[in-house]
Amino acid sequence: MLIRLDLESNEPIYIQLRNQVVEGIAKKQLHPGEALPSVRSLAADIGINLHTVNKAYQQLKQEGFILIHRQKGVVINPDGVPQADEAYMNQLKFKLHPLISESISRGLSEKEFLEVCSDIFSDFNKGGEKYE
Amino acid sequence: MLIRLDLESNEPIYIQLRNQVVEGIAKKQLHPGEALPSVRSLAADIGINLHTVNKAYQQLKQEGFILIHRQKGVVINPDGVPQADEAYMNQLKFKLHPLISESISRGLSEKEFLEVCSDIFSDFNKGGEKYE
Amino acid sequence: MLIRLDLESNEPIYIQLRNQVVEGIAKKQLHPGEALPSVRSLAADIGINLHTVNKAYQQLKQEGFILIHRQKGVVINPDGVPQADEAYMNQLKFKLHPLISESISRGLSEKEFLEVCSDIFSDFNKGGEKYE
Amino acid sequence: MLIRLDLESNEPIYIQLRNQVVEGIAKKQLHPGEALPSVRSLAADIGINLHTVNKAYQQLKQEGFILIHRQKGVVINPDGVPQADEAYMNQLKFKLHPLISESISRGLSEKEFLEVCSDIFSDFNKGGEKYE
DNA sequence: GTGGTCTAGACCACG
DNA sequence: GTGGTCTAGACCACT
Repeated sequence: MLIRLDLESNEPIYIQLRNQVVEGIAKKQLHPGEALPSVRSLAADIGINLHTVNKAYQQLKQEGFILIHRQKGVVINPDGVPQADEAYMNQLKFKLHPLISESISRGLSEKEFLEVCSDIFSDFNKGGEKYE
Repeated sequence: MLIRLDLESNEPIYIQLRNQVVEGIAKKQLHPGEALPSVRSLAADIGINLHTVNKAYQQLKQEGFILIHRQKGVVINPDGVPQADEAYMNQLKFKLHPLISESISRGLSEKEFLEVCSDIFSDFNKGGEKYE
Repeated sequence: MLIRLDLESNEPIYIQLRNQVVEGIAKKQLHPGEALPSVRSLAADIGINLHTVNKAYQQLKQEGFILIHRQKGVVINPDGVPQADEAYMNQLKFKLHPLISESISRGLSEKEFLEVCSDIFSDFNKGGEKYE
Repeated sequence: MLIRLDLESNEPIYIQLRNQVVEGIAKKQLHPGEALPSVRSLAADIGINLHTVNKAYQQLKQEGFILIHRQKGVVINPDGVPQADEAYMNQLKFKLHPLISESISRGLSEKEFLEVCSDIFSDFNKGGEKYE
């Protein structure tokens, strides 16, 4: 899977990396049980420090997306990703709130906003990046 | 207008403050031309550092939400808030992308996601918190 | 509060440190809302690296024992420590199991084992180290 | 005897294996003088590395639970397991201490804690798993 | 070769 | 001055 990072972004690298893995799962480029690169090799590949990769992996582990075997390395959780629960829904609303609030203040209608969301969903369903 | 801050959040206080002002505009609790408290008085009111309030105001000014006159004080932009342009739409998509990607990976359907958004829009339209 | 670490132990330093804080809470030497030393000062005090202290603090935060304010520093969770739930009880049993299994195989009776536990409880109730 | 290993646990496999043997002794599924599988066959049976089984056996030997004869193979110590001595009692207290300290901080009473222990003892006395 | 731990030192955002 | 992030390099346990 291709990993895209913006080293100049305010977004911490380990967060970007974490998001890329989640995105890979969402796009079905990464499947339950599938192995991920080792901390060291991924760090070397994308030219960042292994601790940064490790931090991303630790967070993904803590969130239930991946398992880390001490020796065998890292795999996507074979039992599938933890499904959205109430805690996640609250977190999601909390993150959406300021985005929607600013959109309204800038004159975007609900319809327009939902279309933007739908467009993004389409990107995932089409699996446009499946063959990278 | 009531300002709600969570001093224990990871979200920087100046960002929370900025978001609260934007939310006030979205809820029509703050109108174009309306005066905002001075940096000093607001800082005293909510018990935070002067610099923090200033940083929030500077960002709001830079984004075109407010005007800061050295003498006359701070007012909501009388010409109205800058409408969503292409740059904003891109930024919006950029912020929505990881939220949607995680939602998909957690098994949320597009329909469910859009409903969450609609629910949040409803909160704004009802103006439920207008009189706080 | 006095922190005792064995730098030669197999037990990782950050785990020992985490345990010492939990012990401080159990002994009521640390109270809800009370401030803990900053990462840097504690690291300097006990002569270890600040990242090691940080790792302990991060785990304590994740477990709900402490709050970490970006600027104000670290405090014991003012709302009190999260109470034992089912997950904790299972974890506790899981950790006790091998201890009890070995004790039985070494000929310790249940009564003797429970006495050992009671003795340790007494140490806490007497608050023997309250004035360190 | 059934060996249960969690290859995805943080607990090293050789420790888990060692604990399972001790548990077998505690449950009287393994008796003094009884033969254990050879390193090779056990490793093959449970599908783990030779070295790992060997490490577990070496530790059990060092602790006095088993004897390893180069030719005759591996047997549970015919003289019985070494009984709890002062060193063991200290080690036990040392391991119980953080468990009890966390339990107290989470609001568990001494009575509740001792009941958890008793429950685990019951599992052994009933020998519920003797025939697996 | 894998992840886990620890150290050392640097820069940044925040208040 | 606080924690957050990132880098670099080292040693260890496990398999």
